[in-house]
This record gives sequence, structure tokens and C-alpha cells, in this order.
Amino acid sequence: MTGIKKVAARAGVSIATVSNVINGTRNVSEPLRQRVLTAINELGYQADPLASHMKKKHTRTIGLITTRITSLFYPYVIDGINQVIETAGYDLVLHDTRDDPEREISCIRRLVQSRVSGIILDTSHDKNDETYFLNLSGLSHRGYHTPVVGLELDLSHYGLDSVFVDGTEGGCLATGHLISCGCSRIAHITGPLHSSLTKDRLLGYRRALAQSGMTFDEALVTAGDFSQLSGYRATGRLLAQDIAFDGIFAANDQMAAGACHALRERSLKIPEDIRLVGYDNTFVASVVRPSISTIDVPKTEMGRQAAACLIDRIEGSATDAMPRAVRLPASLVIRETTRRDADPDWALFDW
Amino acid sequence: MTGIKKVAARAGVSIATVSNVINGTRNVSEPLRQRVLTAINELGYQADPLASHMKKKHTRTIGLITTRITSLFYPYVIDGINQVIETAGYDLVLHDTRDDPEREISCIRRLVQSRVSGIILDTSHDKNDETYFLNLSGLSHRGYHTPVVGLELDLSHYGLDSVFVDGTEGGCLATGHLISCGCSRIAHITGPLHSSLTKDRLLGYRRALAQSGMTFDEALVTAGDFSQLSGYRATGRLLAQDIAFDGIFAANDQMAAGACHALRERSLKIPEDIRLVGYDNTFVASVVRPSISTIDVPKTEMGRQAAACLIDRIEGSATDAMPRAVRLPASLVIRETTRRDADPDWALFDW
DNA sequence: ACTGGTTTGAAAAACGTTTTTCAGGATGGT
DNA sequence: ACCATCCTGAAAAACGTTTTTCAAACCAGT
Repeated sequence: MTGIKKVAARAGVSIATVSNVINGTRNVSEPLRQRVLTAINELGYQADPLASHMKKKHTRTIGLITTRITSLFYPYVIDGINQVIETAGYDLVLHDTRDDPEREISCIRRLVQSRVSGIILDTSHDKNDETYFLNLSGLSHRGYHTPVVGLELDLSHYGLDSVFVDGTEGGCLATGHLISCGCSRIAHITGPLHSSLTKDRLLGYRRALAQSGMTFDEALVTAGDFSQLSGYRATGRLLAQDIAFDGIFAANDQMAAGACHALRERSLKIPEDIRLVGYDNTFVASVVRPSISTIDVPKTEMGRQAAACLIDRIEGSATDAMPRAVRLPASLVIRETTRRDADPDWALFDW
Repeated sequence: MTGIKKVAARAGVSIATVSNVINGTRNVSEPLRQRVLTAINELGYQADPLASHMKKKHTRTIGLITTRITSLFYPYVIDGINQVIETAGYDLVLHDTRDDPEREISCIRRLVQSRVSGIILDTSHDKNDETYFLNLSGLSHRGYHTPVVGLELDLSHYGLDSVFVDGTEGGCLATGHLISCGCSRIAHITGPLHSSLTKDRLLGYRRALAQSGMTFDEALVTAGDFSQLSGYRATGRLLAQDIAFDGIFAANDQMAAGACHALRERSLKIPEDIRLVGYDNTFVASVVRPSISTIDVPKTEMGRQAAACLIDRIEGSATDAMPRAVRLPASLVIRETTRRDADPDWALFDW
């Protein structure tokens, strides 16, 4: 028993007073406070988190739900989350859904039951699934409400804090860049069609075309699944059609890399014959040659913001404040697939 | 109060009996058992983990300590860990040390205090730091012993279960492959010199040379820091020396990618002029062209084994059994940097 | 039938905190 | 001086389980 009782005994006070000193729950007169504090120091006492959690009804832990941990996206997000929660004294518990909406539900149930203080959710449900998300805003278990912040998608209209990059804007930026490079026929390799991320980027692609008065050609749009291989195959399909094009916007970097290889196999020159833009600015885009122009999404910052937002919600008295929508900017990273003499920018990543 | 009391009341038994039914702690006569079970089902009762943890003295959570979460190594390890702990009903909490031994200590302290059931540790301490590791085998807090399994390094002689790939064997394999490709002067780009991983791979390099009767030339060994950029620069240094060589063994894939770019800038042909082998078989090695021959370490399997081992230690009665040393095999993956016509093997990763 | 041991169930203690309740003492306004 | 109010500290309740303790019931062997 290294517990609070020993401290109380040593300081000659009641355990309630010790607890009050530690948590600042109530005023304790200065002399007594000092006695308690020194007793704590001398004994090197630290409250048992387990007992504390039991009373407080949550575990000072935040849950992160990812769709596929092996994607190149999350490690940076996690890094950002860590930066924030470390100083705030929270722990991070990880759950991966492997892109399975069912599993997502069970992960959430489990997290709520184990009383995490809050959840950061990268959902694989369609962003129009109203009932699902409305449910999420009212998550609670035995009286403790579990706040959720959405990652990558704007779910604020469902009452959920959200941290995201506008995919439409990003898609528009990417396509616009190709246009401004002089491309006149631009193909688009999408992600899996059910994904909301895919839809947004496609929308951006169409918007950019429209803004430049270019016509949308269904034949130039083909679906991948975010894998390198799918990008390779999609490019093969595009080339097999005998419809000319001089630019490709791939919905992520890995598919862009696959496209790159496919083009090279046909001895097409990048960027001279065909220009290429990816999405996400992951490691892939900078390691490959030619390095891939892409849309940067601030992964680390997203992690930081999501964590900060969540902790605010957990600790802040503003429990009924409006849901926050933290919209982070997409930005264009120009590399060799759109400009021959682009800086290879080795140092962009801290590898 | 959705608690155990309600269940007991409904089944007309004491709460102790309910607890015994749930945990199988004691024999309960069949009729009573059934009554309790149906009461549980009807109420949809689930024991509150927090209260349970408090009594049991641990949280059914395992802690993973990584050295740098943004490396391409961990996501697969995590995937493997998840596969095992999900079915066993454990949660995963993540801590990253950013390669700082001090931070590692505080992470461990924190995990132990928060009463994780066990820890998987990828240490950044030197593997000869005897006092440190011996301490780790006796980790405990308020009577609960926290088992630790080492990842990547064999720490079994310190009493710690370990899951690892023998870096010496890997280094030997890589170098041997270059030799068997006909290379006669082989350079080595190491990782940071303090790292035990670095030392092992270097040792393997020397062993392979010795086995083939080749002399070790200090001038052909230069240090990097596992980053792409460092591989690029290291290669520059090697080339600037005016000492001929026809093969490079880089201690990881990212440095190999950097080397690749440096060689290409000087119009050296890979693999014709210089052959190249990396280490780890990460995504980098397969996405780059030419694709990089490398040493595969079974990341997912390592995660699985580490988790399984830890859970055994936590739950098994074999608490005093000998520390296990799970030595996983390194294997050679031949790609274009050592054989021109190698299969580009798109499908190796599930991206 | 009686004894000694084994099952089985309920009652109560324990886990280590936080929170509520209660009371004594100080404070301040009339 | 007196009453009401506020502050401070201790005692006790509470959190929801698991574990220990105790007693009754049952069984087998004499």
C-alpha cells in the first residue's frame, strides 16, 4: 500500500485533503498544502491511474481509428497527435478497420466501452450516411459522453468536430496545375468509387475543367483502388483506348507511381509527352524519379489539430459549443512530373 | 446503475455468483449458471472494464514503443500485432521515442504506471547496456509485474523475450549476394554508428567478405543515418575517393534509394556498372526504378510473434519459463539493382 | 447416524481513489 | 454579542468490480 493513505498519514491530514491538493478540487490552506506536497515528494507518491479512472469515468486515453494503418498517410498523423497528447498527459490507443465499415462500428463500440476519453475517427462510411454520423455525436456509455472528431472528412454538420482538407479544392488545384502547364486533355484515375475522398477529388477535377471551359470526357476517367498496381493498370486502360491525352491526375501518389511506370514502359516521356500529378504528398512522390508533383495535405498538422480539438472538447467547459470544422489548406507541390527542372527536394522529408 | 447488481437481482443470486459465472472463477451449479447467463443476455450486461482493471491490477492493454513511427517499418509490425491482440481482446497503445533513450525511459515508466499488461519494446539503447536491460526484466509497479518483449534485437540473455531477425545474417546475405553477382569491391553505407542494428549489419558485411576471402577496406565503409539524403551523400563521398568499387550494400532501403539517385546523376548504370542491395524490404525498394534488391525482414510476422509471445507471458502460468528468443529468418529479395531482368513484382505489397 | 471433507452460495471486505456530507471555527454585518 | 455565512478539514460514502470469508448443504466412508 504505497497509496494515498500513507501520504495522508505522513502529512497528518485526511486522504480527502491529499486528493484535494493533488487535483486542486477545493481550497486547502497554504500550510497544510505545503505539508501534503512535501509528504508526496518524500514518498514519491503518484496516484494510481486505475482507481482514478474508475471514479472519473474515463481513462485519459484517446482512440484513433484508421482505415488502413499501412498507408503512408497515418504515421505522420500519429506523429502530430503524439506531439499534442504527450504534453497533455494522454495516451493513444490504435484501432484499424481495414476499410471495413462493420469493423469500424465494433471498434467504436469497444473504445466507448473501454472508456477512452475521446475518439479521432477516419471513417470508411459514406459521408452521407446521416443516421450513422448523427449517432456518433451522441456516443455515451454509463453516463460518460465520448466525443468524436472526424478526420479527413467534414462531418461538422452532423455535430462532429472535424479536421480535414477539402478534397474538391485539392482536386481542383491538381487539375488546374496541369491545365496551367498547357495540358489540354487530362485523364483522371480515381480511388475506389464508394469512397468519399474519391468523390471529392473527382468533383474538383470536373470543376477545374469547367472553370477553364474544357469539356468533361467520361472516357478519360477510370477507377483505381489507391494501390500502385491499380494505377499501373488504369493507365494501361487509358492508353489502350486510343484517345489522346497529355495529362493525368491520379487520386493518390501510389497510383501516380504506378502510372509513371506504365508510361515509361511505353517510352512516353514525363513530363514532355504526358504530365502527371498525384495526391497526398507521401514519401512515394519524393523518392521516385521523376519525382511526382502532388497535392500536399498537412498530415502532421492534421494530427495536431485533431488531438487539440478533441482535448478541448474533453476538458473544455464548452461542451455544448458549436462543432468545429478545421479546414486545412491543400497546397501544390511541383516536382519533375510536371516541370522537368523542378527541385528534387531531398530534404522535404525527415527520413 | 446497469451494473452487476442488477444482473444479480434479476437472476436472484448474489453478485459474487454473477462474477464467478462471467470469469469462470469458481464452479457454479448448472441451473444457477443458466439463470445468470440469461439474465446477462436479457440485460445486455457487460462488466465495466475500469472497475475490473482496478481489481485485476492491469488493463488488458499492450504498449508498443517505437523509435520513429514515421519509418516504413512499423505500420506492418502494428498490423501484425493487431491481428493477434484483436482476437485476444487486448488494446494497443502507442508511444514513440524519436530515437531518444531518455524518452524511452520515461515512456516505459509511464506505461508501467498506467498498468499496461505488457510492453513490446524497440529499444534505442545500446544492446550492451546490461544494467538497463536487466532492470527491464524486473519491471513492476505496486505488485504487478510488467513483462517486456524486445523487438528487432535479441535481448533474451537479459531475461527478456525477444523477436528479431539476425542482422548479421542479413548483412551477410546481402553482401554475399553481391559477391555471387560478381562484385569484387563492395562498399557499405551504414546506419548511425551508435545503433546496434548498424553494428550487426556491418558485422555481416565483414563476415561475408571474409568468407569469400576478400579483404576488408575501411575506405569503402561510410556512415549514413538511415535517411535517403544520407545515402545520397554517402555515395557521393564514396565516388569522390577515386577508389573503384562495383557494389554497394546500404543498411536500409531508403539510403539505397539515395545511393541510386547519386549513381544515376553520374550516369553510372545499375546494375551493369554498380550493383546495389538495400535492407528491410520496405515500400521504397519496390516502388523505385530500378527496383531495389533488398533483405526482407518479415515485419508483419514479427508483430504477430511479439504479440503472441507477450500474451503468453501475461496469461500463461509459465511466468518463470526461460525467456524466448524468436529468431526470424532474413531472406533475400532480388530485384533490378542486382539483376537487370528481375521481376518488378508489383504485387508484393498490398497497396 | 456420525464425522470429515468438499461443494456451493451469499455476505462482506477489498481495491485506491474521488466526491459528498457534516461539523467546527472563523468572519462579517447588524 | 449574535446570527448567518463562508471556509476548511475530517469522516464516510461511493465507484463497480473481484476476492475472501463464512456457513450451510451435501457426500462418502465408517
